[in-house]
Amino acid sequence: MVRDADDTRRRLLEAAATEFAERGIAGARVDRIAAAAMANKALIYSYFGNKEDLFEAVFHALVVDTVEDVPIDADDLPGYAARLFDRIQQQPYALRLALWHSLERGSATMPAAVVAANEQKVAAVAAAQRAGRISDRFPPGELLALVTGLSLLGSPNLALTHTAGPDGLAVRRRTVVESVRILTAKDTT
Amino acid sequence: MVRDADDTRRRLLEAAATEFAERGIAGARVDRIAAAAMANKALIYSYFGNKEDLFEAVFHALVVDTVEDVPIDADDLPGYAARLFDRIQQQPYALRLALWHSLERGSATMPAAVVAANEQKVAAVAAAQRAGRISDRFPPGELLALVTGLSLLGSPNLALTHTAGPDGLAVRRRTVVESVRILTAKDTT
DNA sequence: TGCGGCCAACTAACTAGTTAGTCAGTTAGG
DNA sequence: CCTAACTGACTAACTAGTTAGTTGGCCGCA
Repeated sequence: MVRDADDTRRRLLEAAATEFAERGIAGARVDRIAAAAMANKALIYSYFGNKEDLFEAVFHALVVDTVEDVPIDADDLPGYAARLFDRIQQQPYALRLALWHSLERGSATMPAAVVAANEQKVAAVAAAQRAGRISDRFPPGELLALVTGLSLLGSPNLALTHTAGPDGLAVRRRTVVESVRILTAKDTT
Repeated sequence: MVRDADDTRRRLLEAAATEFAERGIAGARVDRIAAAAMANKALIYSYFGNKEDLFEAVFHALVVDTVEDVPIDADDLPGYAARLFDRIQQQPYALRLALWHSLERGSATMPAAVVAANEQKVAAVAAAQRAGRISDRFPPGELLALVTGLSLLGSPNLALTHTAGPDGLAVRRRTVVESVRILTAKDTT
């Protein structure tokens, strides 16, 4: 058996991501994570501190990466919404972790990186509005919240009216992108 | 000590609603529910079966009531969105329970009453579209999903960009209602 | 009015299994 | 041979669910 602390850490994080995404903090089992990572449970405590710290590490790795990896293009918000929509489909764990986080930890403790990424996006939207390239009907933070919120509508993890039928997802995607287009388009009523 | 089984059931349901809304199924503690209801734990099992059944009872009582108590007015979807928005602010437990439900139980098992209420709302939207009173730019189910989804944007329980400042909530409410107005208005581009 | 007994409502204490976290010791590799 | 990586076995606390037994109120009856 080769010994590689970095690889063990990585396996633990990966196993923890699956476990936490599926069951949340309270529902996750440390023993299950260790078993899935083919590592000893004590290593979790040695590398990450405790269960909650492990969750934070996983949350940071997945959610912060997602937020930072989908850059905004304030001149093409429908395209941004589409990319976010697709990312959520491809990596559903990030949204689930974010939901668990907000339910189990309260909404007060967002990582600084997420806050910073958001502020940068608000600034980008504000700049595009000032330049007259997109609608200034809404304040920039509100417009961003609309786009972000609409992009979540494809996720099966929100208790909303869920998409139906074989091409329900494609329909939903079109709905979201078109909505963003309408809401961000200049003029009209 | 007066004995009133109906009242005991009611107290247990109320305590369970608080506990489940705050901590979810896995995080909820049966002993805590019994203590908060000032009842014996065994009564929970006698009246509701087990912890999961108790959650279902609570979920049904709160979520189904919410869905049924906010009737749709397909001719005034901005008003409907406003009422839903306000309801979620006033009774945040219903949304939290719905989120816990979708995370912990999977999205497959929605109560028949919720599905029925939703179908009725889709039908109402479709009728208003056929009558030409609202935009038919989106399929009726999609339009309803948009309105519902946007109405959730005031909740602090969604990991989204949260409202900021003292009057952030009022701003958000205006954003949501105005968005729905734009998306449901006839013609334009 | 008073009484006895019946039963639903309720309770304290328990069980069996689980769980996060610890620790003394072992092992591989440089 | 030294140290970081790792392990198995442990514990103390917790947890859902059960059970045998108790109690209060109500109803028929005198």
